[in-house]
Amino acid sequence: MTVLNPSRIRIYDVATAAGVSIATASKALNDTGRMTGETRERVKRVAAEMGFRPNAMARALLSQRSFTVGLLTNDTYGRFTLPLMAGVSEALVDQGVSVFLCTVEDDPALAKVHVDAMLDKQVDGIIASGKRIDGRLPVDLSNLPIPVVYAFSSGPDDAVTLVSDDAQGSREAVRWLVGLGRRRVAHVTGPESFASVRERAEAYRAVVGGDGEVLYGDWSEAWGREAVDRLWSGPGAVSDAVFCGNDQIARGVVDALRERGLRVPDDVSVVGFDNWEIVAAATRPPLTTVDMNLKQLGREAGRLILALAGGQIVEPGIRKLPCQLVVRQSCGGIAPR
Amino acid sequence: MTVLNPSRIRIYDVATAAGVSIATASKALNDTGRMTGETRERVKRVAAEMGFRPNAMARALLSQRSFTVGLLTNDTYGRFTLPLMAGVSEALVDQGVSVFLCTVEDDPALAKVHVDAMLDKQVDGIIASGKRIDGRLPVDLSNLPIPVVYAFSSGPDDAVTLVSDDAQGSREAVRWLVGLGRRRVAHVTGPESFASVRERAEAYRAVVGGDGEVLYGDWSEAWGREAVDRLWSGPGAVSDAVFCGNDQIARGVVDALRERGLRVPDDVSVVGFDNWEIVAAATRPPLTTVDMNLKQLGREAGRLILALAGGQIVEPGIRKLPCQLVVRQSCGGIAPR
DNA sequence: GTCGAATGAGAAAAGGTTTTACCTGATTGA
DNA sequence: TCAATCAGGTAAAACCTTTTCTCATTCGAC
Repeated sequence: MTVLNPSRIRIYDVATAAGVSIATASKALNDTGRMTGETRERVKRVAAEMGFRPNAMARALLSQRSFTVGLLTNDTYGRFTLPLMAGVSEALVDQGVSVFLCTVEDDPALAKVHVDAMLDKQVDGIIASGKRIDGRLPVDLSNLPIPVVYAFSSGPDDAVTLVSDDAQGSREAVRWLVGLGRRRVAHVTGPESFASVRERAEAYRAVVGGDGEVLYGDWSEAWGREAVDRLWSGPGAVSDAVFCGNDQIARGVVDALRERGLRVPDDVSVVGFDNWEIVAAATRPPLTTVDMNLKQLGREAGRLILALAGGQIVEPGIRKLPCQLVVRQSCGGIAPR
Repeated sequence: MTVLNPSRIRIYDVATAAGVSIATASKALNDTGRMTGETRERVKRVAAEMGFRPNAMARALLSQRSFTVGLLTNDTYGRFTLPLMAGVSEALVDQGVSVFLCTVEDDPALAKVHVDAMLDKQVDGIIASGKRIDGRLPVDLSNLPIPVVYAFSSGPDDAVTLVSDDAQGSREAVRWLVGLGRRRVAHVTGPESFASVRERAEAYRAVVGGDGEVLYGDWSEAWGREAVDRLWSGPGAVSDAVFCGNDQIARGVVDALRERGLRVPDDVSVVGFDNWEIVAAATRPPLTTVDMNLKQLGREAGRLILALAGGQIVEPGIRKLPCQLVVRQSCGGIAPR
């Protein structure tokens, strides 16, 4: 029920209405300085009644803090960035911090424009993100006068970096399959050039032992289907489980298995990676898959950038956040309590 | 190659270095006022050498314009918002305008917090968006002291609103099917409670005439499969084409047809809606589908909010932007030149 | 040689808030 | 009674840029 004010009310108006000076009003509202409890309360009450909201520009000009952070990403599709953004926003909104989102594809010039714009606007920090953990943005953020946190993307070695723990997620998935009694687990994944792919494959091998089989391909359903053809057409014992590098591959695998007359999960268990709702839930049967907890990653990134902006020192280095297995129906088994 | 400055250079530093007053420096840099060409050039050169960038906060405080807009959405998944955002950003970035993105789900309290935060930060305008054209945000934006543009969402009748032209997109799709010689086109779509659904269905009926059949359901692949069962199990002539309300339904339809032994596109043509790359391209065969040109919608929204913020008057009302048929392989036929 | 106009440049105000330094009474301690 | 402390509050500076006056100089015209 705020009055619709033609021009915003300033602290001056509040001070006048409360019968004090501007300085006193400011101190009353910010719980600083010394004054009678009565005075403080009166000013606060008047301010609330008038719907006073301090001008963030003026405040920023003075404090050199804009209560604003930038989120820079080259993930135009938003698959990874949006959950991250949701987390960042959630961590910051009650501190009154807003988020500039800039998607820069892989255009260095555009990236520079956006970064400069953010610097002009005095963002308190920048969160650099992307579409793969070992990806880099097309712009150098290392000598900026403001803190930078890398979340789900790579930066310099001495940067503060947050990534999901691919190895742990991978272990979780494979152990789940093994725990269900699966003995021949194959791993169908993306291009070996991806760090995540190598890390997940390594963790997979560590669990299954020497007889693991890793098939590298691309991130598509088509590759998932093709991999099934390869696995099931060759000589030797066939697999009874497939651990996939992402949900799209997993969907391709599940479809191909069904078309071969193999039942999922009765004959073969399948696990995906990413928990991309739209794919995982639409697969028949819905996919058991590894969630990278991107929202949590975002919250953490928000927390860190705020700490850095507030002058706290944060140990540089890579922080790995755990993944979580989301159990649906493509493996059989029941979600652990 | 900017110098890494401990404290930013202010216009004062430029003025001093150039041997002029602050006022002259400002005027030189902004191409206002009168002075020798020589002076103007010298100031500009010095500013460039020093890497001077005016403090946006100070500028905003004075001009009451922050060169910042807010994009508010309840589309947490980002399916519609991200392309829109890309368009907005593209339209605004070379004007030096940055975008605050806030996703508010359906939480009125959270929405209010975000709107207030944006008002405090003096955004020059707000673009309200969502996940359906007839959806509304959980917050009232009608009496704000700044302009609001509704893009892919509904606002008051006297608002400036941008939506995609569902009827035209629908006509485009159905005519394409008819033009390919299809005679019995069915329409499988989402819940009738959606305005887009009704509008698309109406346009569909207008093209196919009295014998059109519309099946309402939800937006899922499962519903697409079920609809095929219904269409092909009943008595009477079967369809030779299906126009779907979105790409997920279309994918379900295509899968179900294949599983029935019907060939797409040889026996049945299928058209989707949304051009959701991840679904449309992964379908076998890839979907011919209607693209709502959300990026273009975003560009337009950016243009409009800027015009409004600049004081221009913009005719209120609903502006419909055309959709575009994207031809892939689920219909046969070749993309028109 | 003087007046008016045009030209180039600077001083100062404005924008809204926070913070520092200061001021006035009143109270306390000696 | 005097000095010292303290409570309660205020004026003014600072943040950085833009813009409006104002001033001084020069030039052309009479």
